[in-house]
Amino acid sequence: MALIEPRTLKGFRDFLPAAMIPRERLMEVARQVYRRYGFVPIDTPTLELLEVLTGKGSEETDRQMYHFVDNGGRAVGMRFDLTVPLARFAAQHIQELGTPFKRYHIAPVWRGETPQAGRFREFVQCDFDTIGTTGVVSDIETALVIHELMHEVGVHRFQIRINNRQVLTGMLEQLDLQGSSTAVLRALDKFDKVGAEQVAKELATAGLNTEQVNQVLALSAIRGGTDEVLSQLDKLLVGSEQGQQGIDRLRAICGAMKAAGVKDDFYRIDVSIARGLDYYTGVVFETTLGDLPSIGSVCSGGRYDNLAGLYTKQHLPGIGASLGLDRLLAALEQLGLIPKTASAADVFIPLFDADRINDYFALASIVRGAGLSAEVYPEAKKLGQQLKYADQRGFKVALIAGSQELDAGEVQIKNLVSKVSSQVEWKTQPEEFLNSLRSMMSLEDRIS
RNA sequence: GUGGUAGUAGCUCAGUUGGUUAGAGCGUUGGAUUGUGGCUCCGAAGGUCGGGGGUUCGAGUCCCCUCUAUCACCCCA
Repeated sequence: MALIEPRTLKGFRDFLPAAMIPRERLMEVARQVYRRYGFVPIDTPTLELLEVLTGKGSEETDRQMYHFVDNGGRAVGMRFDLTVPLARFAAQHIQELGTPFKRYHIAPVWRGETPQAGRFREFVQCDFDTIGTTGVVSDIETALVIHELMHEVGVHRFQIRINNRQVLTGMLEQLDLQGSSTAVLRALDKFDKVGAEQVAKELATAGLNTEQVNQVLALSAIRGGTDEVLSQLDKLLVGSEQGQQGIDRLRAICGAMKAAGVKDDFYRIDVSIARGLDYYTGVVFETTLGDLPSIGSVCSGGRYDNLAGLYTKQHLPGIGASLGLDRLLAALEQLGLIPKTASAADVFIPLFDADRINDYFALASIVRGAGLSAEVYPEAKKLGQQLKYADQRGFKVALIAGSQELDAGEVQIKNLVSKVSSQVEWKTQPEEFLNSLRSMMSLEDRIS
């Protein structure tokens, strides 16, 4: 019989332990940060009725969505992000939940786009959102959570780029350009990449007159520290109510971040950030890595005025952002920041003497009872081979005991990195044994 | 979806103007070594040369298609 070639779909991946361990660690970090700020977990189905998912992001998102007809003839879609399912969820349950409602949601999403470095067809997002309030406090909190997330994850060179859609719409209104907003925003977004000249050309083809083009270019040319950018925006948007509101909010956010002790290097106002997703109406965020900007944004989001408007008459404004777990992981890997741990356990117990299995399990359960993790090797192979296995998996210590030690109620605790070992009693003195084990584990993990 | 580049062992790669049984290092595995691992030495396994078709006496090598990866456009985590 012909064998089926084992392979995964384009853009879909397997995760080996060495990849999965840091992945789980990242999810745990995100969870802790979210909870620290009072966000609570939810989950929603992978599949939704297609009508719930389509037309909520943009045409592009609809095009990239996986969808099919199920066996009951229903048009079904796989979620494209976690925000649209949240909108449906909120419309359905907000009465029991009450507002403001702060939730986090860590789950995979699917997009049928061309895979590239840091871009996959199946990837995990770690979303957090606050809905039911328009207060600036939530905007500030969102920025602070992003800042804290990045540090906790172990990235200390990054920049949160902040903008406000209101500033952009204010400008569009002033120039009487509401009609060509997408073209203008897209051109603006490209400013850094293609330069002023190219942007001007593009704007001209989009039907803008010279005056309008110059105004847009003036906006995108704004650079500098937050105070500087804000005062330049002030001048540019005199007389625009929308624009002034947007500026005030940016000012409040930056002021609060400063007060919260966030250093300037970690955030900046960037008027070129527009964000493609159509539902954003206020503040928007993008976070890029200082050491790998090319991989794109690893954490972005923004404020939306009426998230659930398609599902309920209740007005539900909100703000949130999403940490791109898989993209961040791909970046960390490229930067060599992923430690190579292939073991989940701390303590290795070689099966030295096959006749003493019960002793090994007794030993292991003492270790586990103390909250440490222990693995008993499944076969009575040669000790050297067992230790090699332990070494390759990154175990910190081994508990070695043959019949002689076991008869005496003793065990040898060996630090596998430093090779230091000591013989202690474990049967009669479990507490002392555990103390020695802990001190042996905390020895410096360095090879001299 | 459109275009550029690439694909040889699990990994990193070599392979002459097309020429006979396709190689190396690392890794895996067995041994040297019946109670102590990272070194050393010896042995072994592992390849439809991404897949399909074509040109040729002969294709890993040239041509076409396709799949996958990667880059750019687009969009985005």
